[in-house]
Amino acid sequence: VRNFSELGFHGTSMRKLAGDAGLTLSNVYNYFPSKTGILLEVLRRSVTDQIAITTAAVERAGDSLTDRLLAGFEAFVKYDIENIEVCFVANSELRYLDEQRREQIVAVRDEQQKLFENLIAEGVESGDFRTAYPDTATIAILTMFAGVTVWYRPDGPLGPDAVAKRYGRYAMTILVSA
Amino acid sequence: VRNFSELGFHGTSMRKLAGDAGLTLSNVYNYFPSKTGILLEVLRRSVTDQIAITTAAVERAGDSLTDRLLAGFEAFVKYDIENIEVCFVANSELRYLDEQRREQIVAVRDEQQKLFENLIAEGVESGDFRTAYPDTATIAILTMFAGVTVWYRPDGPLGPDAVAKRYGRYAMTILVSA
Amino acid sequence: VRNFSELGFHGTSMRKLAGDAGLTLSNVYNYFPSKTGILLEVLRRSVTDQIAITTAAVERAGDSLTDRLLAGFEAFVKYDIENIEVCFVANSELRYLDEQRREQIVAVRDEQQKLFENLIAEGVESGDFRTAYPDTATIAILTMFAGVTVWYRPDGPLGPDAVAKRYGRYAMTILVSA
Amino acid sequence: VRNFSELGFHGTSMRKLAGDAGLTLSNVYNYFPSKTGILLEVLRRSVTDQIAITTAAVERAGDSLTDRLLAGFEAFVKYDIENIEVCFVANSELRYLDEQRREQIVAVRDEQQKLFENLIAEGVESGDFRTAYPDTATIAILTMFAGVTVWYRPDGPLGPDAVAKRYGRYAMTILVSA
DNA sequence: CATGAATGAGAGTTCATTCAT
DNA sequence: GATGAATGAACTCTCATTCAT
Repeated sequence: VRNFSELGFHGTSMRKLAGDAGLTLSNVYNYFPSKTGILLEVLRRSVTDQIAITTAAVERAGDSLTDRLLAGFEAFVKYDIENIEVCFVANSELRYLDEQRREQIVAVRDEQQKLFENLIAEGVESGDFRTAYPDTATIAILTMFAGVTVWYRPDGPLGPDAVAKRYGRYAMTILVSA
Repeated sequence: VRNFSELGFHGTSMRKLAGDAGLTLSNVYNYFPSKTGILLEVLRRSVTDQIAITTAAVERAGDSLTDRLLAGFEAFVKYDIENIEVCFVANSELRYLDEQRREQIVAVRDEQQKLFENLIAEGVESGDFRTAYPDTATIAILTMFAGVTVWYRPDGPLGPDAVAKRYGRYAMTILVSA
Repeated sequence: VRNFSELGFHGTSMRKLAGDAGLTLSNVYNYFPSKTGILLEVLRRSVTDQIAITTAAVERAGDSLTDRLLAGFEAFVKYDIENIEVCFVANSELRYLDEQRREQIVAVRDEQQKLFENLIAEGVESGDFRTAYPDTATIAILTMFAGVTVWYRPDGPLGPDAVAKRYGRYAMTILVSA
Repeated sequence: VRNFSELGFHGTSMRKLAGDAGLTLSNVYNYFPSKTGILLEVLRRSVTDQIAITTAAVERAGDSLTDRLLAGFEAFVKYDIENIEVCFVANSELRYLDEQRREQIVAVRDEQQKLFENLIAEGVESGDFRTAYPDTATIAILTMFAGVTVWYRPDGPLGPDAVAKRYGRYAMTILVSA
């Protein structure tokens, strides 16, 4: 993960990756079928974990729509930060999977997005939210969230929770009044 | 640019790049010193163009702080969309420049960010904006903007102006009330 | 070695070198880190072998200073002839090693030269030798020896021992009376 | 010449060579037909100059055979030193000329060698020299002379004349008594 | 006499992957 | 589960040379 994150998928060599993991080059192939296979595995885990955690947070939250959505937002952002390397890779290297494998991941992502879209749609219908263009707002919010993996530094002044809270607020503000 | 955008810097070969440009491989080296040199040139142009356009938009706008900032936001997003490939590359491949060259680009980027930061700081002081954490808000907004290069498709329903307008509104909302 | 000797270091391609060795090009890199690395290995072996053999010859010789030095000279020249290709390369291609690696070799060479210098200095002091300028004589002798790798042909009329004997005599003559 | 001397023929690129000479790459081809052509020209000049100078020195010297040979030796060595770069190239890069061109140079060299061989033969016949193997002695002497281009440094303690004198003495000693 | 653009071949090196053991 | 040897394709880049102007 670290290699993919720092060097990119194509910039990472199996030799270096193996060496960093304390394995022989050839031995890696006893665990993964190919370089792409490693990337797939990395992405699959992160993406399924994130959706599980986000969904759980939503369900754990109270009945209020706002509370549920906010809980989802915060959990999502928090996951991005606490797994920053893997999430950065998930965002930036997904496109290097071949189509077949990519779609496996995209399907899960779409599900994740659907979770938020549904809650937002509900809120729009109920009048809780006043966004003029829910679709644009959703995607703007989600890419804003993803952006956290680009700038966040663990040794910075803010912890995962603080950032998650602020980001959740930004997202809600957009939904409520833009 | 297209090659870098679709295949990534490391996934792009000089041979393919040359072929797509209608040049011989070796002839490319009469115009660029290296593969990295090409990337540098691409990023330099896009980054200086964008800052020029954004600055011009701010200056062209009225006296009101809100108008100026909004004009800057919209110009920024519009540039991202109208030069989506180059801006996508600028966001995703910057890290593959060696440190020396990367800093050339980062310096310009920082300047760009400073432009917005200053206006926002002004607004916070004047009371126009009520963001609790201007720094976090700024970076959230800018990465949200950058995210447009990831999802926007030219053959989609929205034109550059429409998206820019919505995104500008999202950003202002955050600044005003979050 | 043959390639370096006939074509020179820069005139030798890894492809040809690999082919002549019955190896795949890429497989060569499983045994040597680089082209320069091969040259280094070649030079290192020859230079350490030669110093070992020369030193051994000196030690095996009788007590007389003249005998010891002569034995060293003859062993040195004989090694040059019996390993003519490798010694020719050692003389002519050493300069194509990068400074760091070159100094590894030069250090051994200097040691070799020191062996002779010390014996000569002893002889000068004892009055056995009457060279006016021992330093110049030493270097003249050593480069004369090295020159053998340029003209000697294995299919010529003289064997290694014959040449070594003559060369040893030339060297001693210089030391004794010039 | 400097390029060939420092980098070797194959290590020298026409681009660098042209640049160092203050010429455009393509313009070099208005003066020389090819890279090899440059080397040929360099070698031709040095080799004919040296033979001319050596021959002149021999003729200028007195009637005594010893004087004539010594004068030739000294002139030869002096030329090597005063044109050290070109002579070093002549010694080390000759073999990179194609056979046809190489023979042009070798022919002149042989002539040069013949000059010395004849004088030595004369001396052997007259009893002035007592070398047992004139041929070996000649070649040993000539390669000893050539060796000067390897170790001599212009900023060292000895001038061309001093070295030439010593080397002449070494050579005569060999001829007289070895 | 001088130039810049162009080219095909080839340089050294690294790649992901395979395979017998 | 682990290894070292091996491979063919591909990599970026440089080469000497040519050519029209």
